Amino acid sequence: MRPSQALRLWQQVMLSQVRDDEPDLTMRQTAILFTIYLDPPPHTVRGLAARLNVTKPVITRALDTMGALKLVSRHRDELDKRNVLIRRTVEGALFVERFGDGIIAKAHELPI
Amino acid sequence: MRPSQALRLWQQVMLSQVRDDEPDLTMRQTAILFTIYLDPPPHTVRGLAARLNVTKPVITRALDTMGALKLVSRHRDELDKRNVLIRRTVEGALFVERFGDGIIAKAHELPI
DNA sequence: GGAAACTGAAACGGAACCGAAACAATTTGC
DNA sequence: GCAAATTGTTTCGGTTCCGTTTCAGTTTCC
Repeated sequence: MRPSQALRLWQQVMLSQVRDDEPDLTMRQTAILFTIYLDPPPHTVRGLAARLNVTKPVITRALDTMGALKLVSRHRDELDKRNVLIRRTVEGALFVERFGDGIIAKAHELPI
Repeated sequence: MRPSQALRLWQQVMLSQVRDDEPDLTMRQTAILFTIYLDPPPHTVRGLAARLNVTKPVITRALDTMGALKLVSRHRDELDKRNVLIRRTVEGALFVERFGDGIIAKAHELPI
């Protein structure tokens, strides 16, 4: 794949995200969501903040938003009750899966 | 490319965007920027709004923001002075080009 | 026990964004 | 010439996000 094709693919996926009437996730929210679903658990607020190089409140608020959308869920760590473990949800897994399928679909539509 | 690889690639590119300390573009701003640089000109506020299925003020505000970042520039259409023509800039072209190169670089780092 | 360290969340003020509506400037149609 | 239509911008009230700071709960280390 060449850069120009990659850019065209990126544009198409971005456009499909913007066009649909669901509220757009921010770049940070998307990065957090994908990290939760692609990197091996367990995921904590602190760990995500370090991975993304952002402050902890950024993670907390993004989890608030995505939790309301049922894309992730939070649970206290029973072994160390200071920790919050972020878990995947069925809805979130579906969202991410559809996103992946969307990328592939757009890739197939690309001009040569 | 399979969906899982596409998702991993998307995550890596998102992470690199979030990690660097430059201010993140929103999903909409990115879609607008890429459309300006990938679709053939001329580009107008109205045309971009229709292409992205958003209202005109969304375009105006995104152009304000990206104009301040020198990623795009605006000029009155001399033939029909109601129109504003959006033009590419050197900085914007570099930004988009680097973005494309970044995708390719991340793609090469992907696990098999 | 009790101080210190750590974790995630809440509070705060400021900035950016949103949709809808109102607006000024320009062109079109009669 | 002048009303109607078109274009991009601004304004309005409301929402969301931001970084910093502060806080409550928990664990660790003497």
